Amino acid sequence: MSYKSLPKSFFNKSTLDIAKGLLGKYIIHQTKEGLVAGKIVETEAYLIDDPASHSFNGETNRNKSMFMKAGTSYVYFTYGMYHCFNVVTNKEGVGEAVLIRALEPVEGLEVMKRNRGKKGTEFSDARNLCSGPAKLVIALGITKEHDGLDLLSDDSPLRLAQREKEKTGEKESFEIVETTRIGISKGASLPHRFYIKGSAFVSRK
DNA sequence: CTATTGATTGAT
DNA sequence: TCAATCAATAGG
Repeated sequence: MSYKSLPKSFFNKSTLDIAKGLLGKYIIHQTKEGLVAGKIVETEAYLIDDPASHSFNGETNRNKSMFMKAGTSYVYFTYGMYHCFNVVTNKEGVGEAVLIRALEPVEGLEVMKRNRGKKGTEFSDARNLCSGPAKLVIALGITKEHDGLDLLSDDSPLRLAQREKEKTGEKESFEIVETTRIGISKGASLPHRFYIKGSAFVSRK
């Protein structure tokens, strides 16, 4: 299967549109264990004037990569034990990003299962492998070291891509569900969560 | 300095 | 329903 890094021009639109546009795209991680990849099936947008966004109260050491150029990764530590992965959007200096909430595993399933598996038990259901923001980070082997990376560079071990066939006109079509975000108290009514309708791999319907 | 709150998950 | 477990923040 062939993948092509997303072009810079992909980010030449609003964060909300990028959150929708990322559905159906791929996250590829070249690890020592081999290639691991998944199709994005669920996202959430966090805007600069959004009280639920980490960037709402300005730049800190934790969220500084959110203020970098579009296409940069923002990996943050939360709840004392988990990491979540975001794709930074908007201009440098403007803290907006899209949280990747769920993936459909497509390559390196064995590596993912090993990363996620509790010792002894085997992962029988691929649907639960990447069905949550912290789950997919663990499955793909993403760590704090991947914060602030350029996800558009072919040289990066972690990148955003699309299938080669999309370039030749062939398109996968799906409907997008727009709804409210999960796990927040402020800004809870904003319809900034998006997922592929009918996908069995989203975190929650 | 202490107390509280999370863009979560898995176990009870 | 709740514990695990820590960075950021609000309050003394």
